[in-house]
Amino acid sequence: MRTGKEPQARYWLPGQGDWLAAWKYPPVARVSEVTGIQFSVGKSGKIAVVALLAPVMLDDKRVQRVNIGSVRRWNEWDIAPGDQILVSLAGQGIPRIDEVVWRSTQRSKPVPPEGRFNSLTCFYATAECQEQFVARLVWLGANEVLGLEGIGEAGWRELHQVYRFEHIFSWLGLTQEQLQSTFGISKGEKLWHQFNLSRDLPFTRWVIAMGIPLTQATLNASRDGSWQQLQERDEQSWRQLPFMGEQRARQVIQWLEDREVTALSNWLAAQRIAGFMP
DNA sequence: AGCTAGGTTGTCGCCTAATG
DNA sequence: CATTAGGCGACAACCTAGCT
Repeated sequence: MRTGKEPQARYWLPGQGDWLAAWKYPPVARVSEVTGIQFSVGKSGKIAVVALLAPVMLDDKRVQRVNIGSVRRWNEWDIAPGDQILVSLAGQGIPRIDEVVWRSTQRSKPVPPEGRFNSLTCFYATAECQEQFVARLVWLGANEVLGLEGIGEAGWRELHQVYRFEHIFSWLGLTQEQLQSTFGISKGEKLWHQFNLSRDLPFTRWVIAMGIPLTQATLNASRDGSWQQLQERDEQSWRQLPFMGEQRARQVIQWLEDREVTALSNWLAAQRIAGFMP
């Protein structure tokens, strides 16, 4: 619920913008029409729902989309294109839905993607996996993971489209020439350099890049420096680490046994990445 | 109850591409 | 060749779900 400091009446102004502009203070919340609903699949397979809005100014910020959350939450809100919703800025300017002001009469909601994705899917590229696969690439390139500077979502999409990656580490096999022909001489060379630097990163970074379901603290505490060490742990051994409960332990073990995951591990071994070679 | 990870948003600055 | 426009990546802040 809203922390309603302002009188409700302020939201229900006829004529909208003009009247509000005359108000002594800039409006903290405004009504906008939902123009569409967008679904996205993240690296863990979670589906996020976003409402696309007719642009409105909120405290000098131009707002044209707002996060709804999970599919469950979206169902609770019951929002469809054509509806009018009240939006405000949370804290330093993240848009937030306050309430549905008005629901369209003829409503048709788009169908969300099936919830068949999870943290064990889409290490390998398939047509259905496109979204999660790209999300994995974007994430593994981030600073805290492999620190691949200069490439983001658009870049990964481009590379994947041109060279048809088999799995999330296929980019390691690209040549300098290939990168330069896609991104230009200068940027291509920089990227090639970044890719090569990543090869020398410590084992931990690469395990994180693979998406191992452990918290940072747990991984640090384990002090495991090789794939073999990870595999030698049994459930009891995992449970002894901080932040490890029954579920988490099960998850890691399942992850370590996963066919695609072990295939990736072997592939990294062939690439002579630290900690993966037997 | 508390914490972490993962997900989202708009803005800013850099680099590339295009135009005169 | 210089200048402008646009796209992309990086960033900080916030929210929720899930697990301990």
